[in-house]
Amino acid sequence: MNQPPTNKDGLTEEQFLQRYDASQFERPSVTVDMLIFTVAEELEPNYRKLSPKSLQILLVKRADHPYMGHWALPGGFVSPDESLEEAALRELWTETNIDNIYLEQLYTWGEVNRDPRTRVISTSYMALVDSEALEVKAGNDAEDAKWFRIEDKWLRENKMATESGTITEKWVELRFWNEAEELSATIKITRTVSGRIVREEREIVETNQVAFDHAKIIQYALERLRNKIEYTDIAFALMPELFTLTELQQVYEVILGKELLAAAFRRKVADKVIETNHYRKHAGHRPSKYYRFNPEWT
Amino acid sequence: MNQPPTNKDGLTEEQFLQRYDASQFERPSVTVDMLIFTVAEELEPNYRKLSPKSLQILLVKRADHPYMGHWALPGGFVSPDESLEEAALRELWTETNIDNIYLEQLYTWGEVNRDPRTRVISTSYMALVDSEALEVKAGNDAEDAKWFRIEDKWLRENKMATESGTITEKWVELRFWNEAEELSATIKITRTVSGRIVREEREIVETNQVAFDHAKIIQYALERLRNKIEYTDIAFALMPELFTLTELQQVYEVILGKELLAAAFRRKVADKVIETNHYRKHAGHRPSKYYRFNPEWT
DNA sequence: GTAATAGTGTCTCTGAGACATTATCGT
DNA sequence: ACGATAATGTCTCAGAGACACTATTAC
Repeated sequence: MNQPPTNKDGLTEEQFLQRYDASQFERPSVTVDMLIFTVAEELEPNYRKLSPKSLQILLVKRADHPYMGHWALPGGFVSPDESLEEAALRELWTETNIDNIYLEQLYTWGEVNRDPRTRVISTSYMALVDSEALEVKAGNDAEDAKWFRIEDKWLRENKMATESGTITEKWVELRFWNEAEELSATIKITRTVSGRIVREEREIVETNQVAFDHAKIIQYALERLRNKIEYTDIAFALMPELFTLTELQQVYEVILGKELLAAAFRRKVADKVIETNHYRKHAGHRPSKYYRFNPEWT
Repeated sequence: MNQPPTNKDGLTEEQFLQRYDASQFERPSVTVDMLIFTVAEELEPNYRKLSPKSLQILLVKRADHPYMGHWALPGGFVSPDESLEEAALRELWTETNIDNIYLEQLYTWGEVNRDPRTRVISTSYMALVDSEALEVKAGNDAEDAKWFRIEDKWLRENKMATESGTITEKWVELRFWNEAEELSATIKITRTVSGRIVREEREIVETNQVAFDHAKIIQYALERLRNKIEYTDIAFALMPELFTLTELQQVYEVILGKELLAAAFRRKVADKVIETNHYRKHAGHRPSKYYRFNPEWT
């Protein structure tokens, strides 16, 4: 006869699981925070000029304590019957009425006193929304959700020697604004090189109408977005189905925060896109060809 | 007089926090899992030849249900008064008696049924340990922790068309072994390209003596390690204080799973290292210069 | 014609891959 | 002398930056 194996208490796996008491350990709350980015066109009165673009992020105004009246990342508690990613998709849907979008897990924030209510561990997800789908939103006026233009600014840097390496502190200012509001925050990024080990840490120095530690999360996301746009194809998640190469280049430029040379840029993306026969016309200058993403691109 | 703002229930922030009942929502358990890697030398009887190296990972044998007798990643519950990173450092210390090491958050795994006991959300951290510090370990024989050589093998790939893109499935086999044990697992990685959106998913097809979904986590870590070694300096975290360029190259080779050309490799790392005046001698061939990491390298 | 953007051609510089060549030990 | 690894030199090729140049439209 084949007996199932038992543990030190003489229990089989089935018995063990039946008696398992999950409430014996104190447990934290778990939430997801959504970083929903898009690139939108600004108004340009001169019909012959191109409209400049801006990077935008969706924030919601907090209706209750804590940080009442401040702006926060959309998000909420993870319920027991959904995975983290399902919770993120649910939040995305209720905030923007958009699904089937680029979604990527960013980081999990686990400091003890992030939230004054109770211990909250929060996993942040970055979503990229294309500028045309953006119009779709507007259904959820129950909550006060608004798009903010976002920009960061290098403030200053400070490098010190230690016994075994160096410490570099960098201050970065974030600004968020739209027609009605203007928020800001200052983040200090500390990079410690000690022997062969490099460690990086972020700290909020000052935060102006931005709730919790969310400014820190946004700064981190911005950095990740900048890195990833260089070596992956996430930029296309911000584009509509058809786009011109100049529009694509504008998206790169607004994320990287610097101008690119058209010739080199076109060479770089050449085999990631497919030419179409359509042109953007009536613009007062040479019409530009529309392209689409090339999914075959390895 | 300046009254503090109150919410819709007429409560100030202080009153709100006093009455906040954290137990109103059902909460998951949160754990950290540690992926502790090192690169160790294999035995080479011929004194004139270089010893080959192998990538190794630390696993612990489970003493209780579930997965009793299987091997798992070291880790444990996050207690209410410690941050995620503190929990990771604590686990690292109790498993290896090593601190001040490269530590990086990898990913948070949030599937609903990862653990048969209860809902468990787990944040995995990758730690890189240098091969000399490795000797330090051996204190913690309470638990059965062992180093395993690790290798992965590409098995097969399957690409299909869908209405809006493609699905690529890739099967990878992981093998873990040491003098006493041999474990294995097969992971299926599904890459879905749909429009401009690319998504990637991992699934365990088969797992042989590897507990929970840990084979999937390890496969993910291996991929991340391979990527990061190309564009960051994490390789140095695996090196002792002084090393030869050939040793450094061996570490790259064993992680990338391919041979590199010495000339190009030396050029690439040239400004990340500092020459010393010491040589490795008595090796039956031209002595090699020792180098150290250059922390000034930007 | 003019203002504006679209798109191409080409030079240079840099860095990686390939491979050959020289250097230096211990026995 | 031999076997082994250490270290450098150099050719080629691919890709990025720089910049000049041509093309095409709406008014």
